[in-house]
Amino acid sequence: MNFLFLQAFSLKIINNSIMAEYNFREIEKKWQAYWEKNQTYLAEPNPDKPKFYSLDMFPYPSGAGLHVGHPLGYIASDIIARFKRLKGFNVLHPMGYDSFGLPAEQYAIQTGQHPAITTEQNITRYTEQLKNIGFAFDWSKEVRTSDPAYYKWTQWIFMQLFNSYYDQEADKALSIDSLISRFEKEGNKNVKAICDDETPIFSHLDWKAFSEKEKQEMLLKYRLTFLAETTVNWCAALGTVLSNDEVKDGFSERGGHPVERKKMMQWSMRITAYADRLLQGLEKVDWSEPIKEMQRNWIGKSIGAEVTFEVKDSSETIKVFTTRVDTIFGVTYLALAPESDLSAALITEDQRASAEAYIEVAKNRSERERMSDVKTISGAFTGSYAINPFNGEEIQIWVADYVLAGYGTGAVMAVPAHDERDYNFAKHFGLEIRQVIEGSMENGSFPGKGGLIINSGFISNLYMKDAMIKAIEFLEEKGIGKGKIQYRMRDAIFTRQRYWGEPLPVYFKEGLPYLIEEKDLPLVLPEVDKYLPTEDGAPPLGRAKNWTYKTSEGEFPLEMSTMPGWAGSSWYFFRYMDPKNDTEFVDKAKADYWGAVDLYIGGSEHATGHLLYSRFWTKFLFDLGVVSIDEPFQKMINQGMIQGRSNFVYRIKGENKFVSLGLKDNYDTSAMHVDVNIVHNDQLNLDKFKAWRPDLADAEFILEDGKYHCGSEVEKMSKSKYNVVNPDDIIERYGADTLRSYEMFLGPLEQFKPWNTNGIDGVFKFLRKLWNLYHTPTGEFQVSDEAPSKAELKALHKAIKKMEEDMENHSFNTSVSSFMICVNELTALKSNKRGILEPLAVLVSPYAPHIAEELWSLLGYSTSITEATFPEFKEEYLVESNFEYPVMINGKMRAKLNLPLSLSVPEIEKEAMADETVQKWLEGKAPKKVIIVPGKIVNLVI
RNA sequence: GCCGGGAUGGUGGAAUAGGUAGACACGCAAGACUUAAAAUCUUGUGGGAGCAAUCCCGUGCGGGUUCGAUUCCCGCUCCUGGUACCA
Repeated sequence: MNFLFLQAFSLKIINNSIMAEYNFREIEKKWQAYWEKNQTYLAEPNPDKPKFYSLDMFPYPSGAGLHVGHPLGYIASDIIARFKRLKGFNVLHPMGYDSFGLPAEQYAIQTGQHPAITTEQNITRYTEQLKNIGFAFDWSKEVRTSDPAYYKWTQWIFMQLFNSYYDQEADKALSIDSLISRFEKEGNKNVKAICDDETPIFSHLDWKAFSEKEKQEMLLKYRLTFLAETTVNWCAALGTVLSNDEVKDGFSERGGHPVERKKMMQWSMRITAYADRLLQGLEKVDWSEPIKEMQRNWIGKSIGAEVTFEVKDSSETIKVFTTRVDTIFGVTYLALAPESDLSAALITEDQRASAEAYIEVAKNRSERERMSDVKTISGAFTGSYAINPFNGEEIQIWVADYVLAGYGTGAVMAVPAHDERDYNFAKHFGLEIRQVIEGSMENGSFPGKGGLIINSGFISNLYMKDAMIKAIEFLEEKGIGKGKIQYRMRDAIFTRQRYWGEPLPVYFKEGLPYLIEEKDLPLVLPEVDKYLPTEDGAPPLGRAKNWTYKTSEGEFPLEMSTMPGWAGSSWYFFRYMDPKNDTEFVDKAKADYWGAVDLYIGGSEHATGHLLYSRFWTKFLFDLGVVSIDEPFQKMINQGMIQGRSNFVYRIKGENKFVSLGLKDNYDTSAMHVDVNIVHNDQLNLDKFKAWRPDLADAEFILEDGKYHCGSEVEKMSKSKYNVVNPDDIIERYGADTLRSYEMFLGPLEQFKPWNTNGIDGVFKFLRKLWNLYHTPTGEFQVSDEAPSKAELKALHKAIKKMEEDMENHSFNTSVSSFMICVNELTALKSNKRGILEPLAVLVSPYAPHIAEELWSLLGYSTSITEATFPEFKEEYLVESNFEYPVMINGKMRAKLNLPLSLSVPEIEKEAMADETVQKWLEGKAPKKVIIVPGKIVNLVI
């Protein structure tokens, strides 16, 4: 009875204290509703204000829902968006969904449920989760790439690409119609345009004589999107194309079916036409140097020469690309890619058996495998010989899998003396190694970029650059080659043999592609009975009824492939500006107002994919004149991935007994993943553990100091490892403001880091302390109108200064620290002055918007804190008259001296020499050297 | 393989025009309050030696430059992102 009474009594106290304390649940719900009702974050063009476009990489809405890793970047961009708004900017901060993709399709294959339905469900869940975090998103701008109203314009952009070619004289994309009129007038002889390598020269008369089919075939060689044969990983058993990731040692990862490299007609995007502009554009944008470097390397511009080798006793010729034509007298063999048609053609009868067997094995190895495996050297002699045009020598032609078909011409001239891979190959097969650059061959091959050319006929005794110029002159004179710029980057394959993607607005007439009419957009994804390829290997759209296009000439089959995931994500940042426009992909005036994205935050894993494609499409849209910017993302930050942190319990083998981490070595145990959500600070909650799974209900424990300590490990966040942390759970326990601040407090945004909640209590305590500054110990709101003291102003302005610097450098973690310091100092000062607490609320509002809104309204404001102005930093409050000089002796700190900052160097030296500790170290001698940096340090060398 | 990134106390991290290594926070320990626990508050906390003053060691490893290096240079090790059909 006594006990019951006590419990009732303490409950009452708790209730009272809840009334008084920081009630984040109520506050957050209240302000989220307020923002939604008042459309606080609605952004429309306003010529009176400077604009700021803060963008996140939109998520793919997966079935697993949002985990704590997703919001990391969103929180950072939200903080910047809110900060910029306080600084007077008109801020566009939208969110949407990249909702086409493979996981939804895979799920549809397994369950038969339409991907649109699961995608819709996932989006609903994502939106709910995002709203709980209190982002300043303008939800009226939401886009979804799988929405026909959206992909209508993805298809429209595809059509513009089909109707364009890249003119090298204008250095931009031009309409294909203007190319046709040039062909009609003068043929293609003087047309300088990016086109297929094998494009023949024709006159205007030839053009007129071409059939409709021939004309279309010719134009396809120029269009910016075109059909071409490309090599893919084909899995016949699954009836589908696989990515390199899905292929392991020649077999599909899923099912273990054999995979072959197969040539297939696919749509491609002529991104290589933009290679140089993509390279130059990097100079204009404010991105981190490593990301730029990755793009530069991806584009991989190399300057060199193309050389044609004749084949002995054959009409075939072999074109090679080399960056080192100066070493051409050192060529001792040619090497061809296994999948090259030439390889097969050049095999002689006596080499047939061995060479063909080699090709069969080699060409089915994935490119990734072939590139990473440098230890196994393999190849086969074709039996044929090529003739070096520089010296007439006969050299062997080999097939080697270190040569990739996709780069250059798929053939290399091998110079073993000056290239490592060629050297290893020649050594292995006993081929000649001929040195043509002065230097020592002691350590094998050497590139010899600075050395003198030797043993090289007419280019001997020259240095690299001059030798190259002379060699290229020779090639061009003889018509057997030319100087050439080669890019490592390949044209981007644009079709996928999948269901859940945008249909291509293309139909086929006599085997040639034609665009459907613009008025028929969007070409809506048809219904199918199954999301699998057809029995005869056609893509899933082959299952659709009436997948045809009707014109006045009849009914024609539509393209059955769909677009890749990157299609919709390559232009979504424009659509946010004007998401409901159904006459244009974006209104030009709106696009001009918002311009480029001012800050783009997303993972560095997109460095070469999405970011390159988006830049490509933006440049193309710029060429069309429909937008005025040619670089979409002015500034970018790449946030690091949040990794999972798994917890383990240790079960004694054969028993239902678990041993705490420190004692596990005394028993024969096996580690078992345990749900991280029932572990706090690496301590297992025993009751929750027993309730976790039925088989654990009667589990027993061997504890340390009455506690069960869990082991931990950093792994990828995944369901099967029970280390997925859902932001909803964190919000339920601590609130969104704590989640937001904690994610930032965790470490530098760019850094990869494992998620753990071990420090979250500290951030929660900080918010409660902040709240308490505005309240009496009994929980009544109370601020004083007294003028703030010097110490209070100093505490505040230190934080203002730090916040401003941190926003500039994107050091979000240190801002939280500086807020903590500020609140700790103000708490110690028992400060409750309005002159401090008002600016403080504004200061923290980008990080913790809900509590800031609540405090702001308690302070008497009837408008949102987002309407406030960021407090102005005043240096005068931080000015110090003294500095505590560290005195270092031989590089080690030995003493401290508090001296006025006004002292000159000799005066500081005098003070330092007079110091007792310094005297002790000097032992009466004079220092050898004295270094004094005013305001920083005193260093004596003895 | 190639192209990027990273490594600092028991833990997350702070500090780079080269100038006091370990801010802030977690954890831990001791104390206060409490019948008790939780919560809260106070103090301490890189490692080692010492009663202490103090000294030695210390930013992944091995070298170098410098009065002074977490920071710059050279050579490694390990972890990690991308590598073209995951998004």
